[in-house]
Amino acid sequence: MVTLSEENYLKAIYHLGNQGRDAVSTNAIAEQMETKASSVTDMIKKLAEKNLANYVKYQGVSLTNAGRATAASVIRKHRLWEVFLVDKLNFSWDEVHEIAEELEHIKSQKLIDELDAFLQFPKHDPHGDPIPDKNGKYTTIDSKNILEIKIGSQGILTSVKDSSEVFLKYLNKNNLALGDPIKIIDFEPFDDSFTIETHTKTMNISKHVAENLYLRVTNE
Amino acid sequence: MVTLSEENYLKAIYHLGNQGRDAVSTNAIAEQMETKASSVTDMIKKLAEKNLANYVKYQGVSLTNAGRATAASVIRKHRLWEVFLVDKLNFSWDEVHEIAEELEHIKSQKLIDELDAFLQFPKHDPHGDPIPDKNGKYTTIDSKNILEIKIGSQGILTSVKDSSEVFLKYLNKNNLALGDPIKIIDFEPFDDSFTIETHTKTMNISKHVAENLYLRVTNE
DNA sequence: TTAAATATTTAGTCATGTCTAAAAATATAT
DNA sequence: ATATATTTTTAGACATGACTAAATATTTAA
Repeated sequence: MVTLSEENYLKAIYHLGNQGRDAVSTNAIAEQMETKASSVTDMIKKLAEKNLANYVKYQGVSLTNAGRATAASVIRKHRLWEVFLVDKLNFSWDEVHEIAEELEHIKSQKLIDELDAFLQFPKHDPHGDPIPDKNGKYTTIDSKNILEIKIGSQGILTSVKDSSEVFLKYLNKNNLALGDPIKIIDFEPFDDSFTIETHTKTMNISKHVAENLYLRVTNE
Repeated sequence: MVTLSEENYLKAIYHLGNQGRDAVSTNAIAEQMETKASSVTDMIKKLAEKNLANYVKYQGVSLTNAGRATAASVIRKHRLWEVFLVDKLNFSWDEVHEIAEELEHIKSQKLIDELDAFLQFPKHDPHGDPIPDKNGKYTTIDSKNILEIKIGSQGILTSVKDSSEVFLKYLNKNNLALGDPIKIIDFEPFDDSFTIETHTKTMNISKHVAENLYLRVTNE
């Protein structure tokens, strides 16, 4: 039996280290989970004890196949619930993360299978992130961070890295949504900012914003 | 902040004592929650401390207005989720109780309001139990337990007291569902059993079954 | 109206998951 | 290469919610 807290740690390790395959440091987990390193060490030991994680003292932690499967299942649930909230219950994309953090821990295979069917087997959540299938597999869209894209290129906004309310509200305010076309006009080395052209205007975005936007490039 | 465990105790007290208005004994709560009396005493003190319950040592416990409101809210959520599972996700009425026990603790006012609207403001859950409105109010159907109904009367099955899987499967097996007409044919004093007529057959039911069936009498 | 039975509470313990402070290991810089 | 800084672990503590066993109230029965 995997506890709620264990599920959250598995998720963090999964996200931090290439789906849990790479070793992740204690501090990185502590920061991600907003907890203390000592608490992380305690929990890592429990996960290793249950064969959900590989742990060598002072060497970081990675996930076993079982741990990876559990993490993928929790992420699958999280993203399906997000789709439900937006598509069926009129939530906007900036309101769903917190609630999905709770819903993702509900335990029932049938529930999640039926929900998946009810939503017509969505492939992506409202933030553009892929929804793992029952086996934890998912197809990634070939998309790139704005930092990696050549000036002058165009693309479609396919996903955002940060799903926090504050960031999504910033995008709302600037009329930016998934699926929108974006053109990279210029880069300013002084402050690492970009000028981009959206369907409504030309605007300047900070590096911090740029690294959270992923585009499928349509026109290099 | 009300914890998950506190919510479960509030629900138990609500159900046991006339919506929490009457004092309920420590042992009664312990039995309902399948826990020990000493654990109940501990929790009751916490509830009283938070002004959710009125507690006098050795005299049992009742709910304050705040406690009653919290309990009604949890019950509202439980029953709405049950409707969702049956109406939208193809669950049968005997499968939903356990999952709703988890879903009822998800905290979001907007979630439950939107769910209510999405389900078109249902008044009863799949077991015929009334769904409290946002203020905790609900209208009770004028229905009676089979034990209270005169021999020869007829009625419509409006709700069941026990929502356990084993009981509901028994009803399924005997082709009994909410809304079905039932006629009370006979009572057998030797074992307190009843003979009833359903839309498919004449059958004998034990006292234990009879006391879990509620009818709206149509024909005395 | 006492004695016995039952119900309830208290005291002390345990598991989970967290924390702080201190110790130990590893990494970095001179 | 060794001193310093950083990271990680350990040790000991705490809150929550549960338990057992013993003590105390209350109820019931003789």
